[in-house]
Amino acid sequence: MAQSETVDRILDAAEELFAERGFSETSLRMITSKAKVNLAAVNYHFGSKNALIQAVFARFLTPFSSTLDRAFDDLEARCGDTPPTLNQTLWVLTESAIRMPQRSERGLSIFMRLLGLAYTQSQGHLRKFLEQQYSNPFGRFMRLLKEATPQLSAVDRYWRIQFMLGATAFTMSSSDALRDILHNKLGVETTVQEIAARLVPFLAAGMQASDPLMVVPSLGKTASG
Amino acid sequence: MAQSETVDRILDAAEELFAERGFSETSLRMITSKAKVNLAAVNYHFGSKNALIQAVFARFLTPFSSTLDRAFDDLEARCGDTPPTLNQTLWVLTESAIRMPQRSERGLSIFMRLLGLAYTQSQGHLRKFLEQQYSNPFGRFMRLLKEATPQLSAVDRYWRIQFMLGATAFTMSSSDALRDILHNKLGVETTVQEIAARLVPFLAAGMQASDPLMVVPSLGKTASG
DNA sequence: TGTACATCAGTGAACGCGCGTTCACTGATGTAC
DNA sequence: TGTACATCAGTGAACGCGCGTTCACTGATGTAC
Repeated sequence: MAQSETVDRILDAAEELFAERGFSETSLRMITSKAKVNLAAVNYHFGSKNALIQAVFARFLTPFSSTLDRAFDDLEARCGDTPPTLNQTLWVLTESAIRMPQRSERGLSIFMRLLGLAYTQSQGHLRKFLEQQYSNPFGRFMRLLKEATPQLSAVDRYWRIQFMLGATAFTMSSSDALRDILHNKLGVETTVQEIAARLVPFLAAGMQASDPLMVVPSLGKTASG
Repeated sequence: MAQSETVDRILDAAEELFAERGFSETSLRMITSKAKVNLAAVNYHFGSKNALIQAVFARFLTPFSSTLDRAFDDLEARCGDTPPTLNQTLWVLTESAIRMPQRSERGLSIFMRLLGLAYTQSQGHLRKFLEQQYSNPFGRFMRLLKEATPQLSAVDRYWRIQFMLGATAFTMSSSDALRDILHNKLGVETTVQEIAARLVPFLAAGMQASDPLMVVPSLGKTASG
């Protein structure tokens, strides 16, 4: 029997619509009419809407996590005994994302936007699924970040990593809108690649800022370390 | 006639539920049963669910924008002819948020979370409403940022401001969850004030990073400026 | 080679449910004369 | 002071709608003997 084309059509339509509108704002009827398949086909092939959401993520995250794993292997091999620097680590991650073969021109935007939504929209099942499936490459990235910032305390590092994730997920999840605004304002065209290239130095500088805590004299609350 | 207590009860319940679950995931029935008022009271007092969402934002943003405006007045008066520095500007914003009188202990978290959601969830009507109502203090903040970073090109500044907003909105919108995780991991307690005090130096460093663009040798794409 | 059965992708129509909103109504309070 | 009316906050029940899911069914293809 020929591999079902319906499955791919559903995944393609769902991916685009989820990226555009979010998960709960996208109905199965929108997806199936965009994909030109029968409404019941989603439940037939995937079982439920939640399972479809997970399948959309799995389709791009599984190859990405392999690519990333190999890229980290390369990096550590190149570095020998000294741990990779923060810039190297961030850049390998960014480059792996940029270099992933994309189904369409907008593929990278969609990928980023979906990751941002996964982080942002409270889909409990999705969070659990991603933690189970992709804890390995994520944990490895965290380990590399730790080795690259030995000067930071665990608490400082924790918060700064959250700030990095926030800036990244947020910017990337609205990258289309932000590019449009910039185009209207200053007449400048921007690629997702360029946004990434601007983001990395921003993150690296923030991560390595010398003052982890701002002094709050008027509140008498914290001390600069 | 006594000022309706029902209105406040609805706003209180809606504020908490929106912050917990997002806008479209919170139904009027959840809100009215938490507030212990009749279902129809929301449409009676506010007209629609969207108008209720806007009223929740107006209740805390209107006093906040006055406070912020006065704080910027003070800052500019203190600085005389030289423009305020980046650190001063960021800190005045942060301090204004922290010092706002709160309806509850969790008030500041809720406030932050709602702002994050406003930015993140695609509620067209809300974006329009906020742009109309609060363009003034927002524009003033942007002007101060511009004067504090004369070394940046308009494009560089644009992207870095997005990165800042992203890190802030994102972290603050998940601040409760992130504090819980840190507590479980390292046994450390954290206040929202402390998160803000950590965020400001991170943002200031990123904003002032010397390299606006990362070199991408393998892609031959961009040049460092 | 022919026949009976199994498997599979896909379909059309309906299911029950929760949603935001509406409507006719009540009862208390204020106002005009 | 008494009466008729207007205004207002709030209510209970229902409305129509879109949602995810289910179910009985079709028709094509593969398999066993």
